[in-house]
Amino acid sequence: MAQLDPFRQFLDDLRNRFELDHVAYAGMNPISGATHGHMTYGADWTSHYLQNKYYEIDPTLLKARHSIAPVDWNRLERGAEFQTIFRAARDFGISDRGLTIPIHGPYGDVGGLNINRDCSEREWHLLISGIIGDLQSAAVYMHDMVIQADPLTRMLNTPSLSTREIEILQWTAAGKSQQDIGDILSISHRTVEVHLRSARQKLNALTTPQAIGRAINLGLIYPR
Amino acid sequence: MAQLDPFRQFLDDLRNRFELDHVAYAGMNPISGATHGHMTYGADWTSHYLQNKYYEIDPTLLKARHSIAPVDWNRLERGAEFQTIFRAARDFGISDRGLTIPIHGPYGDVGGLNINRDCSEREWHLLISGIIGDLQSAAVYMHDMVIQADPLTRMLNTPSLSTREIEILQWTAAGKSQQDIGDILSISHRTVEVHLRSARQKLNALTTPQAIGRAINLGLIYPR
DNA sequence: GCGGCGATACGGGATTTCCCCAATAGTATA
DNA sequence: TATACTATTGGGGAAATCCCGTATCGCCGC
Repeated sequence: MAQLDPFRQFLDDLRNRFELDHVAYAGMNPISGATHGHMTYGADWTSHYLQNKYYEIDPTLLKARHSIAPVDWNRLERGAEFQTIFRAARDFGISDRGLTIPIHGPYGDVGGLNINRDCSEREWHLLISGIIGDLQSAAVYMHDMVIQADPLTRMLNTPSLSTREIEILQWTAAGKSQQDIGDILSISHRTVEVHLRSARQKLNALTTPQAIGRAINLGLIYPR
Repeated sequence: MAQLDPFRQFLDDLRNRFELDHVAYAGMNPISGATHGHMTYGADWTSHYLQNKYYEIDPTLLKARHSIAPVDWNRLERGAEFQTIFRAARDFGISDRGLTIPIHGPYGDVGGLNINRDCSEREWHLLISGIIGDLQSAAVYMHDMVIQADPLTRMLNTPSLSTREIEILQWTAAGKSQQDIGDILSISHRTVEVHLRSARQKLNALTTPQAIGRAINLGLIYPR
């Protein structure tokens, strides 16, 4: 089964090519609410990681969420969560010498490619500086592959909002009231509300704030 | 003056190192509303580009906004805008053989690193496959540098919202009404509204939809 | 042609949100 | 200790939003 999983296959190839101990990818799609994880770790560590819900406190993931540049694990804050996870990892024979490459997609989707290898400091830096570019490319490719495979992404990817609807959503995100927008566009505020309602329906949103959030993450409008 | 601009310097280095014709970066920060552009093109093409507001229709930028993987210019749709810009570029002696690397930050910030070089198809592919990783790293570095340099980013980066405020914003973004949230949190819907108002003030937002948009782009909450 | 469908436009009335008010508890600071 | 500031909780009433209608226009398919 693992042989046929293209994600796992990709990570395995990556590991072999660069002679790494392990390669792992974790990503989330805020639109569908789905999380995706793939790794070359053994089943023992994987299940231990999942059972203890480490993904909720994993400092490499948290860092990736708010960063764009690659993060070396030795530069992470040594908090309680850090200790918990990395101590457990060591028990499973996994080194704490590693690196996380964050990836952010256009729709608020976030991912991180983790690699690690047990070796000397000097060896590590030499390795990284040589392959960082390839890893960056691999992370982009992996993330793209995972997100594109999520059916809900594509479904919500093309909500055909009309010109007026987008226009009014944009003004709404800019903090304008329906009356304001009506004045700006020279139409009744009732009409503004109709377009807004239509937009909510198309975005499958219950309220206008929710619709604004989705529209932003779909790249339809921009926050102001 | 150009000598002292670190952004320009970085792009120049990149161009020289990989023997490219030109390297350009364009990025926007939705939080501050600022756009940033740096390029190794001559002043003539730069000003022509800006005067005609090409950045509003530039297909390389539009593609970058919705993509994560590098985009080769020969794979762009040959629309009217494409013709307009690339024909003009050719008049300025700029090749249409190029590549755009999109970069997305955690807060909705978007950027694109463009490179181009006039050469044969074969030469081009050889070049790209050899340096794509380095370019990817360079794009990340450049974008990070630009966004971090934006003072408004850091200013708005740490609005100290209380736990309750974030919590209620998150439920609001999930499409819950104030009454719903009050029931969920076992407090009065009036209280929910007070926290919401406080959050609006801190985010300097006029309406709740606007506050939701900003909170999402600040990474405080996630759309649902 | 014509019936369906989406985009656009508007109003009445119910629902919800928003803006004033106030109170308590905790924390920091002079 | 006194004071000031924030977080948290709530009510009354004004204001805005939302759901229910209706109507016109253009487009696409049978």
